[in-house]
Amino acid sequence: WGRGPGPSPRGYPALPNRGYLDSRSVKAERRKRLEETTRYEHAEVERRLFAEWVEGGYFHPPAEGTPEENYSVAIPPPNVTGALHMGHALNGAMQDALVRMNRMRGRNTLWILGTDHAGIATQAVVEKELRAEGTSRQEIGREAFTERVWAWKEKYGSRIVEQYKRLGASCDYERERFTLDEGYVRAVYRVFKQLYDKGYIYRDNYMVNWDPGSHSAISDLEVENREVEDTLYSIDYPVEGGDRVLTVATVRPETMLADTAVAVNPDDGRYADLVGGHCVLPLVGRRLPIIADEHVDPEFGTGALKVTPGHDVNDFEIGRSHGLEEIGVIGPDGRMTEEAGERFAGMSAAEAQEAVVAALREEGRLRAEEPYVHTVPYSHRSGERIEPLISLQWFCRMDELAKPAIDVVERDEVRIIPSQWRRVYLDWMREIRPWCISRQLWWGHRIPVWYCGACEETYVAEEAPARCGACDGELRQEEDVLDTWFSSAIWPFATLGWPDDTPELRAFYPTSFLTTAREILFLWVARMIMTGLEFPGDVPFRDVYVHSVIQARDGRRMSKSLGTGIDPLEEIDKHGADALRFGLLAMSSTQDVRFSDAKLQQGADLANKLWNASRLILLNANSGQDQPGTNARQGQVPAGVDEGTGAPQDQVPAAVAGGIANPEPVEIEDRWILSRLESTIASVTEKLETYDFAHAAQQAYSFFWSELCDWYLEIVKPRLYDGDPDASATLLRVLERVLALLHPVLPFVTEEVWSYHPARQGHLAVHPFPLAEEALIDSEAEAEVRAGIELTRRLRAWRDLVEAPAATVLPARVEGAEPREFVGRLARFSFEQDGGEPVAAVGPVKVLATPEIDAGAVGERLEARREELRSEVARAEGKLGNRRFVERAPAEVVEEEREKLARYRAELEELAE
RNA sequence: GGGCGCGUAGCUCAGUGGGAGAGCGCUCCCCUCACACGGGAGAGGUCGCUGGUUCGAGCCCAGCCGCGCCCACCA
Repeated sequence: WGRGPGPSPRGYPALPNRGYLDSRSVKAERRKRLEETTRYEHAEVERRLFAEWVEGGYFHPPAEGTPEENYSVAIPPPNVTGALHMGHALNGAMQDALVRMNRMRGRNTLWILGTDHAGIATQAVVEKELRAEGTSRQEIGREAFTERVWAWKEKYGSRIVEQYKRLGASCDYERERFTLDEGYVRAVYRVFKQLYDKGYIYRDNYMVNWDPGSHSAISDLEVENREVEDTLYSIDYPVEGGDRVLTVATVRPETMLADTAVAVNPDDGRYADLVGGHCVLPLVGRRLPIIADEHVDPEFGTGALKVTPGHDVNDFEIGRSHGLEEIGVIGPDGRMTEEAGERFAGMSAAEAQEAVVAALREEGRLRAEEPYVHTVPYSHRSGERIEPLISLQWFCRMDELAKPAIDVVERDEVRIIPSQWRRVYLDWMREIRPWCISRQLWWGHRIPVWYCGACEETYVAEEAPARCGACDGELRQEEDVLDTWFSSAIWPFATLGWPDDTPELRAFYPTSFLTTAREILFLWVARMIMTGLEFPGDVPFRDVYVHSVIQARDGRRMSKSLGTGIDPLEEIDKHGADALRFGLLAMSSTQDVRFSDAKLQQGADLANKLWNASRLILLNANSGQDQPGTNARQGQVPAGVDEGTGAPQDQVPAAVAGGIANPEPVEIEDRWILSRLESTIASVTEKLETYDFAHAAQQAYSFFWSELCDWYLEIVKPRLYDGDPDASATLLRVLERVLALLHPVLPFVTEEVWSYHPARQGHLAVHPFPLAEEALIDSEAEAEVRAGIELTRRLRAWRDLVEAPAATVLPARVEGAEPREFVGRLARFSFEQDGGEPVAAVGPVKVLATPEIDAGAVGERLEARREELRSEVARAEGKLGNRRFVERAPAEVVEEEREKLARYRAELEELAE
């Protein structure tokens, strides 16, 4: 991968040559530590290594090269008020895995992080503080209030960034951004101005989702629909000029005070004669035109709809298309306005509802009340019920922006993975509606619009104009701020310095990929694609990976308010960051999954096993520079251990710049493990590159645990202890590559182990990521060792079955080729016995009689196996006896079946009584 | 109302049309000089139900039952 020789391939500074590491006592100390520490201690390791990485500058790349050759990721900016939750941790683990892998591949890698000012959330936190002090934002005024929020941010705003460090996230902490920092505000204003100039941004009196909790309008996407049980009231509206009534139904009778029409379906024969006439609004006396509109469902209730354009989204549309009057009877404070009439003005909506119902009942207009379950909008921010009302707000037309953002996804220039989300995205984008971007808050980007107090002039500018150009009058700035998501929408390029043409922007935009939760696909992802194409003129990222949601252990949503949240930091304290990262990746999926303590434990166990297996290797490996036979068992200096001087060696051959060269495998087990290793590298890499984190983690785990530890280490131990240089070389090579392969998932423990590896010349964080070497794939060795393992397993199972004492070596005789040496050793059989009566056959092994074996149990075992074989033979014979199978199934499938049958028959023969 | 997805071992989940898997839990054996956060060996599954396609279905198709999520202006 194009790395030159030498210890600091990317121009990273050489390892700090700390004086203390050179002292003889520290060398001895490190060796002792490796010898004596039988449990991996994550807490101490993690803090120390993270500091070393940062000190090495590995996370802070130079702004050089092109986006195609570089690798960059923009973190989804957490709220500045936020604390790391499991979603952040999962997202962070995924991003860091890919970021670290690509950094190790030698790419100039930037992971940019920062925080979001989070308008409503942050304002709410500081307002709460003020309340506790007995004051309020209104009392102290806008300027003092925003100063307070800034002070709060300075004090507490770095919390979540610190928490990302605990996770081991290799972000560029030197390029941290905030959506309200100076340059970012400039970017936001530039975007606003340009969209305004294009006519996309406009101001209008329009129906909005009013959130009485945050006292602001919010966008459609911040509204969640909840199912509630209300009462459906049927009310009689008398028709003018006659004694007919129109009965309308509503769950919000208080809004009738703002009714300006009654509507029926144009095809509804029952009311055809009334259309064009009027009825009289009870309690108020207003004349309401009776109109025909297709929105009305004739099947619902009586088929007559009261139309309240001022307080119902649907009615608003009807009202606009019929030119109806728009009356507001509920104010932004949730109380009835003057328009509601003396009787109700000043009441809360709920009080008004009661009063209106009482009054209607009194007048005999209330025809029915029945329970009614339906969905109603609630604020995602404050949790309060949305009050739809008409208000003067800023909007952004999205249709034109959406077009190219649809194209790039259709053309797969932005890939959305898993693919079902691609369609969800496209469906939504094709029906996108204007976005209400103004918020009645104080904390945020104050809208860059100035109004003249003297004349009607309006100015939209990136910087405040001094005075009105027309009349020289005083200007005042718009009070509202922008929706927080307006600034998030430009995150991938604003963080890199846009609108300036910065080196960062040139080197790292577009970014490489984005991982996200699906809930912000529209809120954030879609908008980034739109602004990316509109402003820097390119997609913000090539891939969008939509990850699963981790649910609480019981399957409920993890949420602070439900008390179902699991704190990732507690898990890190308990099990280590590596364990959390491994666990999250291993449990992740394309579907939602429940949080699994077992997977975290598996990660913790893996870290511990990695530490211990490495101790075995490092304390016993003979690196070839010392006399054979020098090893820990003999109390000598373990040649395999790097004492951690950190001093780069003078000349490093290019071939081993990234570590050590491939050993020449001598024994079949060496060929086997190297083959298995390279297959695993290929497979794990492929899984990581396709965002299949769970399988990547599990495959790496399974190779390391089962194949390397359970088999290879056990097989090779005698050679290792004898100081066999070939075994040592193979082990050191495998260890090096396994550490590098696992580093993106388990950065800490792998880095710590690497610090003891004799081939170490720098941190593992910037060590080359292994590239699978096809030449080492060796199917012959794999088949042979697999056969040995199979035989070992069968022999062990047999011993267990006949309850042979664990320590006893059983006598046996082998006909034909002797099994590999390890078979007898690991299964505790001795194959060199001549005499004695065979009591059983396990494959080619004839077990001889010995007092420790229970003959009855042997018989049972034989019979069970025969039964198993008979059933397999019957299955295969049945299949092969089916003419259609033989004729229509692919030839190799049929052939395979024949081979199986032959094998089973042969074994059955062997076991015949 | 529309869309997407999920029902596989006691639990949490993989599973690519050709002999049902992992981790945890459970049972038995082993404190063997890397690791008891360990090693070895096991038990445990009419793959939600019904039909279809196919030589062959956990996997493809249809219907049904149960559960979840997203979108949506039927008061």
